[in-house]
Amino acid sequence: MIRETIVLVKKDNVHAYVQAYEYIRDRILNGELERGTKLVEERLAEEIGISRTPVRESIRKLEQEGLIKQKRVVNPSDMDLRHIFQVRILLEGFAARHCASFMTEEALVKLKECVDIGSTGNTEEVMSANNEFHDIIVGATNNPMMIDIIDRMQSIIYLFRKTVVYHKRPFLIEEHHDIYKAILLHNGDEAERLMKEHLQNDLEFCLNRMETQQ
Amino acid sequence: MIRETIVLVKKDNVHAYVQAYEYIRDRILNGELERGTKLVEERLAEEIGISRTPVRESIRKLEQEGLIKQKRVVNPSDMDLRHIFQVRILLEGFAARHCASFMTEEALVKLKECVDIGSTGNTEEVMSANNEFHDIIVGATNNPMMIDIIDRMQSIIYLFRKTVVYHKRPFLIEEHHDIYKAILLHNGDEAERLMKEHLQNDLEFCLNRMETQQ
DNA sequence: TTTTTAAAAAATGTATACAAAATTATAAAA
DNA sequence: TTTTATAATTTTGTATACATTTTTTAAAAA
Repeated sequence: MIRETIVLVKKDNVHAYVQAYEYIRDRILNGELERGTKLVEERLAEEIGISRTPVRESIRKLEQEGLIKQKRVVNPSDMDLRHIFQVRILLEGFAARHCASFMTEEALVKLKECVDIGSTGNTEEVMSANNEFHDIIVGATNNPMMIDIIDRMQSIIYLFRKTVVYHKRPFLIEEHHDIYKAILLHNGDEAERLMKEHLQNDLEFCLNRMETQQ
Repeated sequence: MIRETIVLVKKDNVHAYVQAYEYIRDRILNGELERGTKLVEERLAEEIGISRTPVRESIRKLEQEGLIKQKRVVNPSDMDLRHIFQVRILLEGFAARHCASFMTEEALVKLKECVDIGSTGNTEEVMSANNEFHDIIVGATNNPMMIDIIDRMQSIIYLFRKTVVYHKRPFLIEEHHDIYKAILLHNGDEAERLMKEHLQNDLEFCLNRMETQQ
């Protein structure tokens, strides 16, 4: 009861630029703002009900993060995706190896849960569990720099996933399961190898679907 | 003559937020703004001779890039440096391996030049050549994402280098030479291994010097 | 003395205004 | 018709004003 009130008050007090940031980010990620769309400060300001100043600020932030480029929603090419994955494979490969040696018990349990939801959950749940699988592994490095870099890349990758019926990608759950198992058995070499292979498959699936669709 | 005029005109027309960005960045990197210093928008605006609006924008950009944190010049800890290097070692290790297979002839020549300046140049030249050595290798990946990430990290690392008499680090030139040689001989494994070792040494040198100084 | 409290000052977040630049629409020429 | 030139419109970059929040300072209480 009290908590609810606090939350509501807080929500009102949230800085306009945070509102703007979240509003624009959401609309980009859920596809309402299509790739290539020009973002006009004044129109967005009106839509959100604030002035241009905080809208500007949030656009600049999203520009830094890579979701906006030259006032337009990014429209990454095949090549961009390849480049992103080249980095991702290096970092997440390392993360998986790291997990095989240093992962906590709780994290391992959560990881297992994510794998299981892969076969028991509905589309929504599976999607979310799959993302969490990677987040847990990356998070276990306890390296904020690494976490931040991957987070940023993931939101760009998400733009591709949308257009792609990603949850239907074959073998995805099996691959997650194998990675989990290698980590469980403290087999770092194998965990890294499997993660890299897994992400390579992801990339290829995305690229293929793009060709088919566009 | 004509060119000079154009440059001057251009310089005048440069957006205020670019001026602000460069001004603040320079002052952070050359140490005039010490680590931990609070950045006050109005004071900077006055100093540069513009209004707060573009100053704000540039501060936000630098915040995204990691040189400013919560309105203060970053003051990275030992741990931060370790985390940065953990990522750097992965990416530059890969870059070195990549170079062993795919580097152009010109790039190789330039790389050799950098190594040579290491023994013939003055302090200034050596410092700059050492930085270029890494830039060339990373640049050869042709992966803008990777280049961007490393660039960003390097400016934070630079904050440490300043306080440290970096050009005197033992074996640095020799290590660069060995990496160059491995690349020249198309020995990817060795290039990667040596690069990782080299960066690890860099990290440890920085950490040691920090302890001594502070 | 150290700790609290109240007042003053400084700094930030946001709105608004306006000139310069970029874009779009319209009319004239090829 | 297409192309070019001009005018109208939109959009951006910057300055400025002001209310709210944060920080600092000074005074009072413990």
